Amino acid sequence: MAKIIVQKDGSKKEIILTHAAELFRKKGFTAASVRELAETMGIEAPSLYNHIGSKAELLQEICFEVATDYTAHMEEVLHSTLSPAEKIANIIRFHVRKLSTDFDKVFVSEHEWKRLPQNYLEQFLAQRKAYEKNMIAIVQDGIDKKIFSNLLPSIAVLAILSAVRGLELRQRHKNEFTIEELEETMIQHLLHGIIK
Amino acid sequence: MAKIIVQKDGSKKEIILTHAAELFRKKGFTAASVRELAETMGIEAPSLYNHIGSKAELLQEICFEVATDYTAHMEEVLHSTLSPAEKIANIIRFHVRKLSTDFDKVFVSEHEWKRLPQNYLEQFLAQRKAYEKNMIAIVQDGIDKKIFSNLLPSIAVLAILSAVRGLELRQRHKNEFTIEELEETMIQHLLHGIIK
DNA sequence: AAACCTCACTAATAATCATTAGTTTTGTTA
DNA sequence: TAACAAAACTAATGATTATTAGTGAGGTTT
Repeated sequence: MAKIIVQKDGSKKEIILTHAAELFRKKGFTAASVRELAETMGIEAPSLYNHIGSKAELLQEICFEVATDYTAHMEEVLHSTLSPAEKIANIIRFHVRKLSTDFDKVFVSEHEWKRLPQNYLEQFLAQRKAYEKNMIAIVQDGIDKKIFSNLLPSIAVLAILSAVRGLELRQRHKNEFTIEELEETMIQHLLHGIIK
Repeated sequence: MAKIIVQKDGSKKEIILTHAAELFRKKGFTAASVRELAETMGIEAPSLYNHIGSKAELLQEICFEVATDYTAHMEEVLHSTLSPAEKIANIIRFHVRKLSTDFDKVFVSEHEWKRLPQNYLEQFLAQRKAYEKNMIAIVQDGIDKKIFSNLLPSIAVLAILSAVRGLELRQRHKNEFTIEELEETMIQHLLHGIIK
């Protein structure tokens, strides 16, 4: 009778979430089965229900943990005295760093939020929309201050967010460059472009 | 006894693929059922098998149709005499335009390729890798010719591709700006950056 | 009119799914 | 050591899945 091994740095639930995030990333939420998830921890599927409410609950917790982190960082940025350019750079850096430290969770939050149950889905989307609105305001501020080019702010934000959200950190990339290089190149590219 | 209505401009298979792409986009490949797909065309699930080989086959056809289009366009660009900057602009424009004209298929190809069966998945990834390699060569050429900044080419390509691939064309965006504005702003942003 | 093909149907199969109920084992505390 | 709580187990349920087999209707060709 195997038991879930609890590390000293994480609760049982946290361990389950970590395994769930990895499995959901690899197979997708719908295709990933509870049995399979239990197997990764050496227990039977029904045993998992001593620790979780449902499969959907795991997805909720992953998505909202990530969303909350981003929202909290946005608050920090908004209350800072940084210039618009430094704010955007800060946001880009946070996204890249978060993706590299919590790859599975960020990936799942990014790709599987559509599978959230109705009410949670609405809440998630509202949070995302608020985030984008804040970013658009930063860009607009930069344009007003003549620091930024006169791009359409909503599209500029769309470009930045889709660039950092869609980043694929595949294995072959990990040996190709460091996280710092990735961060700085992304910032450089999105702020100053590729043309000299 | 309902029948699939064939438009003059598309074969029966093409109609099924169109419906499949829409359903796969909305529900995800795994969560979308054959029964549901058949329902969108007013027939029973088993009747579909008079026209298709399997559910997986539909995904293959969608993914490879899109991939082939991108590859074909890349060939065109490579054999052109355009400058590196024009080549990149051309590629960005093609991605944005393709996404807007074949939204469902592009989206599915982008989000559900992981659900391809093993051998097709390998082929798909190989095609993608070749595509990226070609793009990296264009960027490297631009750097060599002192047209582009000295960014890490693989990351620059990663940034551009994740920006254009991850574009979310939500309903609210469609009324916010035109495709032309999206195209030109994306090109402007990725080529020249957001800072003046 | 006879033969034929296309394409729909119903019925059935075998697998897999998330989840619940009820029971037993394990480790800790009194 | 006796009691208790946590967490594992087995067994079962009912729903849903993709797919196959076999059948019959409708339209077209010979």
